[in-house]
Amino acid sequence: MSPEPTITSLPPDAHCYRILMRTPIAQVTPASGSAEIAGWVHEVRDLGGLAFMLIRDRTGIIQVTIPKKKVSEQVLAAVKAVSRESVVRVSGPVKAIDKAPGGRELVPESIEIISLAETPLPLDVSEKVPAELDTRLDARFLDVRRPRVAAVFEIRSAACYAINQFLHDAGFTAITTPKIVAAATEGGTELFPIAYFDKEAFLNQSPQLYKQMMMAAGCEKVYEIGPIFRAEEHATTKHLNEATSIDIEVSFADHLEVMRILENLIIHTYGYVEKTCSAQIANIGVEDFAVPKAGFPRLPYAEAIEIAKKGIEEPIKYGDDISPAAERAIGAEMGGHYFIVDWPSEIRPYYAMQHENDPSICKAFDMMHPRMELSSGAQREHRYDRLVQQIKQKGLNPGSFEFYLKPFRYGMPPHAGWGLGADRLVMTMLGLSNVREAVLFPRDMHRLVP
RNA sequence: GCCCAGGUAGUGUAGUGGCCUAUCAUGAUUGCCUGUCACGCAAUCGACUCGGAUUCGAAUUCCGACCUGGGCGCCA
Repeated sequence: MSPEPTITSLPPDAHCYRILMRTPIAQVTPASGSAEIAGWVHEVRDLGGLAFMLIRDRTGIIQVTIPKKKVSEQVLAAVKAVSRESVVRVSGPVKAIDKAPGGRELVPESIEIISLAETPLPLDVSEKVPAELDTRLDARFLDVRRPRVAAVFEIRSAACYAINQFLHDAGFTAITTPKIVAAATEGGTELFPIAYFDKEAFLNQSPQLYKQMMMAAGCEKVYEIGPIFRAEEHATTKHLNEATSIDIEVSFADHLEVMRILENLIIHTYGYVEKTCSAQIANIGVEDFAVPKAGFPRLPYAEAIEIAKKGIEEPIKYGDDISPAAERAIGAEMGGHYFIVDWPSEIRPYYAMQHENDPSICKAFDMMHPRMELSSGAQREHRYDRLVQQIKQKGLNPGSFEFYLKPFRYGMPPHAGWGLGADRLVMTMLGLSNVREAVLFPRDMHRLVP
């Protein structure tokens, strides 16, 4: 047994390890005595005989105070040479002082410029001057240095953790399904074609068919959090060509059961974020953060249409899709998260199970935030003959669905599931005006870089 | 794809035919300043998306292209 390696056992030329040896800024207190910190130069204020540098790492900001007559030549040269957003390491004694932000400041014995930032910067990290989203996304690595922006992604991470935790604890198996697929087994959304050796292939629009195959595989409860790709040429604040989808599929469950799971998941996720991310929520400036109350209304589609009729000018009738304006009108009436249930079979996909007593409506649902749709799902038709019949009813050719249909011939349990848009979940949770704010490197019709 | 609004220093903006050698803020450079915290002061630097047209004269009007934002459509 060799001893556990330590930092000091590393070769002396392993400079990179020394960089790790610094105190996170939030942990620097007057009680620290002296500290070695590393981070980005947030601002420099030179008052003549006295200069202040604000140093920022992901944990916070600290003031470094430089009394010019009392510090070394090396420190003076570094203060003069450094630019905003450069990476520096600073070490020296920590002093308690009321005048300094956070009640403490660091007086440097040494300042090392690890990486000098070019000037001028593509955007103002200190937020004195705003920047448009397009400018921010072009320099996303600088944009995310702004604590208010980083907070969004810390919350997104916490939300994903909560979702994984909830589903894992509920007995779900996490799966990963292929994103490169041979063909669409349905019409509908446009797919991105890709070059796959000498074959035609596409980026997958949804893990749906694979989730269902896992029901035939006997896994009973599966989930996946992963990317989906849609080649639609839409340009809106809530659509992306690459999105993150949270998908579940459950055997021996109906649509009502998976709706309960979804509702509980949303409440759990909000609750976890509220509990663990209060600083980030405050930082972003969300004032009305509230965990949704249990018992999301189950609004039948027919009633939703009636509400929409009263709320909007454009004509809308039973059998129409719900337009964005109708979505907003219904959302305003409902005031919180809600489900739309009992959709006309005609406007839902072939795989949705129809009601026994009224085949004109089906066991599909959407879960809505007052601003927009977050999730859609259904109890699936698991009976082979019915499924083939429904494919034909949609005017589609069952022959081209063989890949999808095969598992249904060898013992497919009844099952239901849904897909939930992770990006929209974060967007609506934090009241962001554009879904791109909730995505580090969004992909839309016009943006492929960075 | 359609409709609307836009495109002015690194960033965010003002400027609707001559008063523009283009405003303000921030920034960058240089100098002064010992308690700043959007530090202050002084000087300097830095821009009209591209192409065509109208006009004595275009940042400003018109046409086209490209790009951006918003709305719609599309989004099993």
